[in-house]
Parts: sequence; structure tokens; C-alpha cells
Amino acid sequence: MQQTARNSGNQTSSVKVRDFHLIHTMECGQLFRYRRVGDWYYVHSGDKFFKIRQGESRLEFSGADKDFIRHFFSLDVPMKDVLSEIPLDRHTRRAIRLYYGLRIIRQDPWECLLSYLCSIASNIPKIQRCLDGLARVFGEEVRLDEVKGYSLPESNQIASVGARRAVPLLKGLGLGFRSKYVYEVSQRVDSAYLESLRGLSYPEAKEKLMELPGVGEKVADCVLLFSLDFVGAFPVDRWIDRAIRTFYFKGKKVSPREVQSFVSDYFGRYGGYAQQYLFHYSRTVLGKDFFQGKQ
DNA sequence: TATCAGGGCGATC
DNA sequence: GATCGCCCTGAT
Repeated sequence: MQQTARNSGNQTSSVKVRDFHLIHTMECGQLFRYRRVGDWYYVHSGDKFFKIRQGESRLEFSGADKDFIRHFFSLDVPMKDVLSEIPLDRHTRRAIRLYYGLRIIRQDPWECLLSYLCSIASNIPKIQRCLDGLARVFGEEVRLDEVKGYSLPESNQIASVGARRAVPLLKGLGLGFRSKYVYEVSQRVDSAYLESLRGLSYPEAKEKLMELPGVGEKVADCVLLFSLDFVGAFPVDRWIDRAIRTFYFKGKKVSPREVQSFVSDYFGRYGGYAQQYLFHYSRTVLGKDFFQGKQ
């Protein structure tokens, strides 16, 4: 309810942007807690609930300050430099041309972890349903304009419920076998712990995350890339796996391990950006049929 | 009614 | 270290 008061100010700010495309950034599948209302995106992150839209070269927003927006959308990242370090081949070139201005969002680490635990063997609408349910049950109401939403809970708000009550509750929200992952992880970590991983090397931070139940390579890489600034992390999910095999191995039989090691040395230190462009490209342009026909 | 999805895990070879 | 069956649930 404090959030309601805090967010009730309706003044709009704006910031000039270049090499940034809001729609691509929002719709590429990295972020789940948003809703589109007209040309505005209403976005949840931590205790923020803000709205944002893009004009020609300006972002217009309210509910968050300029510094937050800059940081959240990685507007400080020099896109030209980043893209110049991605190896240009037929596929990356097309992906970048199509989705130029897509940036990696800096999510709240705990919410990002929660999101990608929910994403296991799932799909975007269902992930969003799970997260919204989680927010409604455990979180707090927030409001901006006439739009109402709920913030996601901190880990201790889930942990304090106790396993006996929490796990069935989570299953009731549709989390299924992910319920025990979410509950156990919420017992083991908090935001401060996740923040502390920034101080580690990429392999160390990844190893720490993978100690958590439900966190394998893919989920760990997502959390590292989308919330902890490890822009070299290259999450390999089903889509990217199919894309990499098709684009770079021409259907030759290779193990998951070989795919993983290929992407980590081919795409370089901004591999995460390459991943996101290729990911969005393979989903929206090529689609499922392309790969099914291929294999 | 069976199968599969934007994985992880434990068992097995 | 590679492969497989299972895990919940909703969609086809």
C-alpha cells in the first residue's frame, strides 16, 4: 500500500535514446512481468511499477526515475561496440539487422531467478500466469494510473510460509514440479546473496547458482545474463540449441556439450547479446516448422 | 487418449 | 559424459 502512494505521482519524464528499440527489448522473451496497454508498457520490477513507451528518439515514462530507467534498459551500454564484437556471419547479421536496438534488460536478480525457475519446461503465457499468481498471493498491490498489479515477493516472504503450506499453494498456482524448487530456493537465497555473485568470476558465479535445486546450466546462465551483468553468458535452451545445430553444424550429430563449448568460444565476450538476437530471430522469423522440417 | 513444451535430476550404461 | 524416464500442467 505504500507502493500505491509512491507510484500515484503521474508526472511523465523522458530521456533521449539511440540504438535502442523498446518493443524488441520488451518482446524478445527475456522479461515476463509486463503488460501492454495501448502503446504503453506497464512493467514490474522490484518495488517499481512503471510505464514506458518510445517515441522516435525518446523514451517517455512514469513511475520510475531516469537513473533507474537508464540502468534497467542498459542504456549506458555502447551498442555499437557490443555489436562490433559479435562475430558477423549470415545469421547474426540478419538477426541484428532485424532487431537492431534490442538490449539486455537488467532485471532484479531474485525476480529473475524466480522467473526462470518457473520457465522450466514451460512457455511464456504459462510463465506469466505463474508469476502473476505468485505476486497476487505473496506480493503487494501496486497501482499506476488506473492499472493495478502486484509486486513479486522477496524470498523470505515465500520461505516464511513453511513447506507444508507453501508447496501446495505453489502447485495450486500451476507451478507443478517447480513448486519445490521455488520453495527450497527461497529458503536458501536472498537478494543480498545473489548480488554478492557479481563479485565472482563467471564460472564461479555459475557454479554457485547451480548448487540451488532446479538451477541447471540454462537457468543459471539466464540469471547471470539477465540480472547480474554477465553479458558473456549464453543460455542454451531448446530454441537456441536447434538454431545453433541448424546454422553452425548443418545437422551434423553433436552432443549438447559440443554445442555449449561452440557457443562459448565462437560468440565471444558479448555472447549474451548474440544469444538474444539469435533467439528472437529463430523464434519469430524461422519458427518451429523450419526446424522440424530440418531435423 | 497420447504427446510435447523456452529443463533439471537421478539412474544407468 | 551421454542418454533416458520422470517430473506438473496446459495445449494440440
